[in-house]
Amino acid sequence: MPFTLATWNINSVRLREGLVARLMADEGPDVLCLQECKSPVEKIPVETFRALGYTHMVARGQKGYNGVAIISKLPLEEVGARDFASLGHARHVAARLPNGVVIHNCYVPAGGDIPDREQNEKFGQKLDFLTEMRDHFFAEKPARSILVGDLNIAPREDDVWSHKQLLKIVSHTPIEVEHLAQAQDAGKWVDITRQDIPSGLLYSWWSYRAADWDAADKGRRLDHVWATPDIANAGHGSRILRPCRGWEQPSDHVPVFASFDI
DNA sequence: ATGGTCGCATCGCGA
Repeated sequence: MPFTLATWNINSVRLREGLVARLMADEGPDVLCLQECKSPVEKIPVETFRALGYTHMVARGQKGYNGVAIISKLPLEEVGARDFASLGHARHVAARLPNGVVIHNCYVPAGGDIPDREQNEKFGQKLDFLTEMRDHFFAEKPARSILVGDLNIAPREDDVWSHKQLLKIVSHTPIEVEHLAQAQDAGKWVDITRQDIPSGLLYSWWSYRAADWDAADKGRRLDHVWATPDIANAGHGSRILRPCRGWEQPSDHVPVFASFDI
């Protein structure tokens, strides 16, 4: 059962219901994982998605902040949701496809502006979230699994517009990159986007604050698709849909796609 | 070095 999957930090699923519908109609991934839905689950506009063939959803929500949803043309069996770092936030949910593949949809805390847990509690929460992800995937080794989401870290030098200028900027500091690597190693997760596109600059996010995001092109690759080694070789066709950043009233993130021939 | 823009629980906070 080959399938295509996308991950997208939508920054309010209700405000951008039309953009989600456009992506569904234009690209039609079998599974769409959203982060920052900023909505209680019961207020997600599922009827719009259902009309486009997306008849299944597994989600966690809160009013105003966070929120993750797996929306699918294929049946989903809810696997559960974790509260890494015990923040009480809706930042993870997992579901199983009919072929047995488990999809983890994650929204790692952004971590505030100061990369020091003594001065900035949110930075500590980000590191703790990643540590608990590591411990969880070490204790329960994932198999036939995919992990996607806004991980809020751009790990590689070619995942940011300027490695040197971002070394002390939250999302690209060495300590965050190390914490992400440990979470990745614990589950033996393979970075599918970089398996498909091994070199060159790749961004999935551009700040709203740039006067001209396209011309300045000061992007970062914060959104990721990982898979366990037993299915990683089935992954292919990764794409990052940069044009979505230019849509009217866009999210600051764009969708990241991958396909799996399983 | 600073400030810049979004979304919403909207005049403050998180991103």
